[in-house]
Amino acid sequence: MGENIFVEVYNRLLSEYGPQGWWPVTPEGKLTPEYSGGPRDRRGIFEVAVGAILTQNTAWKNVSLAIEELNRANLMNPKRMISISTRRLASLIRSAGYYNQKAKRLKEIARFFIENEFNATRESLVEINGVGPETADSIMLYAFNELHFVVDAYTRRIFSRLGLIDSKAPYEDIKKLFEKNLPQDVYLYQEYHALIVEHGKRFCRKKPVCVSCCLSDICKKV
DNA sequence: TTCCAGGCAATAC
DNA sequence: GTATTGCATGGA
Repeated sequence: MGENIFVEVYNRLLSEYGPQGWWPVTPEGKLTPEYSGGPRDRRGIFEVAVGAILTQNTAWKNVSLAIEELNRANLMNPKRMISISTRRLASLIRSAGYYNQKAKRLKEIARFFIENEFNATRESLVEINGVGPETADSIMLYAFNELHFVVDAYTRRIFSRLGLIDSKAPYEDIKKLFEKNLPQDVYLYQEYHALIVEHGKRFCRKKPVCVSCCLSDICKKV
């Protein structure tokens, strides 16, 4: 255990939950997103971006239902998506909540992919209305397999309770702290964020379940 | 019934 | 520059 604490937490979560296989995308011929990694074709890239928009402050279960509707309507494609009315798009993604906002945001990112022929940088993504730092990092990490650590509400909660960060620190500060303390490994970044989400859901909830938490012995519980 | 979930932009201090 | 507020569904 000459490792630093960020690597130590990763190893514990990985042995607790196993590989997560993020980001879930819909396999060819199916309608529902599934967890299994691998290279992304254009459809996969677009679906990661769509999911990243839809899951903003929203449970994945509800997002998955919305993605099913989009698949059923054969709309998991930027050109077809911009061709329908924002009202119809909103009604299809209703289950994901904030559907009026998100329908506009989906069209914005669809237009982006068309104009840029599926090329993206983190900087170009955050210029899109509706794409903030977390959504951009999720797309870069899980759609393009580039080295960007994703910081979300669970990351802030878990690591501030561990006593390793200030939960109110700026996004970029927290992101850089992780990137400075972890191996430069895309697979590790992908699994680590997914494991953080899993741990946040199961144990480090708003009301934490500290009994039987695999990090309990190194947690300051603040 | 109330609370919460894989944020973001607009607005107010 | 930092804090607050609106956006909305479905499940626990």
